[in-house]
Amino acid sequence: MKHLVTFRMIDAIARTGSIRSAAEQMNQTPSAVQRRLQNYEDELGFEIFQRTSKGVRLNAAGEMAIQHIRQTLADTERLNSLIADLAGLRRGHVNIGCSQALMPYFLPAQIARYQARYPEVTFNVQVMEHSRAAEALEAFQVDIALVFDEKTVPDYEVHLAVPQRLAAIMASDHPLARHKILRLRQCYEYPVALALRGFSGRMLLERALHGKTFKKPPIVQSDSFEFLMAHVATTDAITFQIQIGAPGASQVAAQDRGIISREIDTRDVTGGMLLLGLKRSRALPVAASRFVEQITLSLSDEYRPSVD
Amino acid sequence: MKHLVTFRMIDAIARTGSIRSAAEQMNQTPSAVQRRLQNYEDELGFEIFQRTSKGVRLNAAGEMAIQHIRQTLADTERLNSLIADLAGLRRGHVNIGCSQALMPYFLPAQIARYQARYPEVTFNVQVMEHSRAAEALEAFQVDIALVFDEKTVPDYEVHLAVPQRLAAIMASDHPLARHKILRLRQCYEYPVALALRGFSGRMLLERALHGKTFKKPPIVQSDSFEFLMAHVATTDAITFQIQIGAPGASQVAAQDRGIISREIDTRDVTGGMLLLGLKRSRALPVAASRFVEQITLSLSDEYRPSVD
DNA sequence: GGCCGCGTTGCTCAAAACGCAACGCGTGAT
DNA sequence: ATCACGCGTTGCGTTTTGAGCAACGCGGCC
Repeated sequence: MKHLVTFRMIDAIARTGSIRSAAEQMNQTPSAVQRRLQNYEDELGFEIFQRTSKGVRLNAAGEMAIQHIRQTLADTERLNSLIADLAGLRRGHVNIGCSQALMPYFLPAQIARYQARYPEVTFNVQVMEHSRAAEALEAFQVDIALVFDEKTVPDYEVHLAVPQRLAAIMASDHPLARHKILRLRQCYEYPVALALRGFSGRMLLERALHGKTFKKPPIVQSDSFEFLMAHVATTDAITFQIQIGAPGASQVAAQDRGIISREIDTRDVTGGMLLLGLKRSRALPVAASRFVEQITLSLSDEYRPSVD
Repeated sequence: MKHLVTFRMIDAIARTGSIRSAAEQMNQTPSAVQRRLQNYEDELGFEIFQRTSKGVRLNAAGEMAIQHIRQTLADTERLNSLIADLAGLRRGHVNIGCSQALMPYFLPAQIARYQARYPEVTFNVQVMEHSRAAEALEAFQVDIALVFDEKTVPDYEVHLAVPQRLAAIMASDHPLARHKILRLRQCYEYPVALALRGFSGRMLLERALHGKTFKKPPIVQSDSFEFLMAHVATTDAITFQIQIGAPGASQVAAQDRGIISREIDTRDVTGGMLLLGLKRSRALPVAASRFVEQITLSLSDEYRPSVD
């Protein structure tokens, strides 16, 4: 469709905040982009962007327009997916915004399983925290959000919420490894390595530690779980992670070089909720819709029984 | 928007069932229309229409595509109305599909009232019965449906349902005119003039007459209420009409040349429901939305108290 | 079998979109 | 204070896209 390139350009302008950068992104000259924008504004009868010295910014009318534009783009994609599906071939693309905890095990496993059936479907997975995911849903940047709940009411549709326990992660030969379930106090007899504030596991932990006397500062902090895992593998330190992101969580229990995970007693940590969020009253493309079905089933089967 | 003319063309093709007639309707040559259609089909990767010897017909993919196309057209109109509203001036257009009973008094009064405030808003009012109205809602041909319920479940969103009594209409000097409320049996002591089957008042009446011994065939039948009114004005015959369509129903009680209406006792006629229907999960343009608000208020204030 | 109306296609020309280069104008660093 | 940089914008020549016209092929229908 011809007008869709105009829409894509305007979307790019809104995202990047300037005409020139949008032009670059679309492999076009600034003048072409500027012309299309101007034409659209003329047809609409209103300026969509406020021109500033360092770029452009959406004005009030623009906020409404960009909503319509993104809606139209998403609807178009959905139509394509519907028709492709009708023709028997399942192709398409799924954009996912999710918490970091799903990256090492859960999502790779789910996507691998899905692509085994439908190799033509491509994925884009981006880690983002709660509020960013809500924005991304609203702006049609992602189709699906997989995040952990905070104590704010989400302004998207919660399609599924599964409880999640906290797990301690330590070296395989760690003294505590012989227990199946650990108390928090036991873990704190060893050095603790923590993710930065803002990570869901850390948040859950801090909620649990509130008022506890054995609370102590972490021996290392990092925004890289990669690093934390490597650290606990070679020391007697312990780190924490949401159940679904801990080694051995998914059926893919591979590549765990020297670390294991043990669940924390629910008396210590009241579990958080893993939320599957969708944009309200948005019709998803076929591929995304089916992927939601798959992980809904997986989460129900696999994790709900483990709640005690 | 440029691509919208393609969409409007395809919509016209789907409605008229042929490329040539769509071209005529859009004041273009068949080849131009055919080209646009072909381009769209190429971009989509699928043929939308099945070519027959006497025109074209939507195929399976086409049904999905036309849905998206009409949705997009409606959304575009809505964006325009939103932006116009933001700029302070309320303009726009409202398409209404409704029962005949609303034509003489209710709708003219409501529209006049609305246009007194917003003269820039134009209206298109079309009489249609229940199932046709449902189709029109679905195909974005009308924004609002105002119809009387039948015993089928409507597949649109019922935004409002107000009970409606039946009224007898007769000459001002008719012997029965001195009563305030009439029994059905009283009316049937005089000749009755009826609308054709399919009109809501007639349906309501037939439901009430079921099994009644005094039932008798109408002395005249017509599809024109204009004619029926004139007939009862000059004879002692009686005709029936839904309350809201009877003279004196709305605040505009004018131009009633020699006829009056009297309500039928609710023991005889269980009232029908006047339904205000909208397309499910469709966002209306501003003008239509505000008009819905107005008549919702009017119907609630004016008619709901009259239920006994 | 001829006729009519349908969708479709080559061709020509007008209109729209594009790329290039240049301009005016703020901001921020020098 | 000045200069340079990056921004949106515009004039112009070129290229691509779209429209109209006429004609063709094809299927029903009298």
